Amino acid sequence: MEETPSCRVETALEILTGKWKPSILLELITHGTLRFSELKRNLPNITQKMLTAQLRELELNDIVHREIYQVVPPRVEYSLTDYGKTLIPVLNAINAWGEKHVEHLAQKDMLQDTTPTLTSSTSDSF
Amino acid sequence: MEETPSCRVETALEILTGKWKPSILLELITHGTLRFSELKRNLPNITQKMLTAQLRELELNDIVHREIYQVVPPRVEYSLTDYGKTLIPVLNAINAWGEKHVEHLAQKDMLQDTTPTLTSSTSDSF
DNA sequence: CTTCATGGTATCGTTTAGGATACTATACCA
DNA sequence: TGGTATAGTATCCTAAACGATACCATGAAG
Repeated sequence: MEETPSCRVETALEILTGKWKPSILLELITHGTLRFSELKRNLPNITQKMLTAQLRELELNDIVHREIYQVVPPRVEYSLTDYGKTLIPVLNAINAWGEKHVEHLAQKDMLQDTTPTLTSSTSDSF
Repeated sequence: MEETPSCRVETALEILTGKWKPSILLELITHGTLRFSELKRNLPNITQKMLTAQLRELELNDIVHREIYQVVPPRVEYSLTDYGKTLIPVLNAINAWGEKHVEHLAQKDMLQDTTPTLTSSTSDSF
């Protein structure tokens, strides 16, 4: 028996969370289409197992499209679906807040300890 | 040694994720100020340990304010900080996408299986 | 006949998140 | 003297996420 969620924030966060999903999405947003091996190369610390698993989850949620070419050695390409692209503005909003948050914490810390801080400039993309 | 994150999406998601954080934030957004015991009452399945832990994390990130009254029995009130309130539009964006996602998956499923679906109406709040 | 590249799966171990339960301090009230 | 309420801690345990490593199928190139 599942609980009725009080809102859909959890629903959306389920899709975004996972140690590698934001990075994978960022790759696909900035590069458009990538082979499995290209994704793996660009995400140096991910294991094959995790990459496969996270891509499968994103595929299940209709966020990414998986295109298989019947050749040897295999060629499999991943890209955002049109629906997946509706996530981009949401990710931008999250990213923008994240940038502000880094600044905010830096300012707060400056008031009470000696850790040197850098000011980062906000931008609209990530 | 930590990795340099490719963007600030992870930074922001760290604050929002955790099994109870969205619910806690929703409570504080809709009720303003709540005592520990009121939060616990409104979140029927949370354990005291988890409620304390999540509130502490939110407090560390300057999202919630903890006000202690030196009385017996103790009275501790939680509320969003002004800075914490800057999360509200972000949460609204996430929630709105989540609502669309529920609809989207329902439509996708209708095309291929027999599970009955409900149409949910989108709204601006959560 | 062997080697290579690709895109995986299978199995196992570790690490982290979360949960159950018991315990605490304090002062008031009966 | 003992019970009550509040806001916690402390301890232990389970389950889920994540990681390391080994294995697999295919067909072309050498």
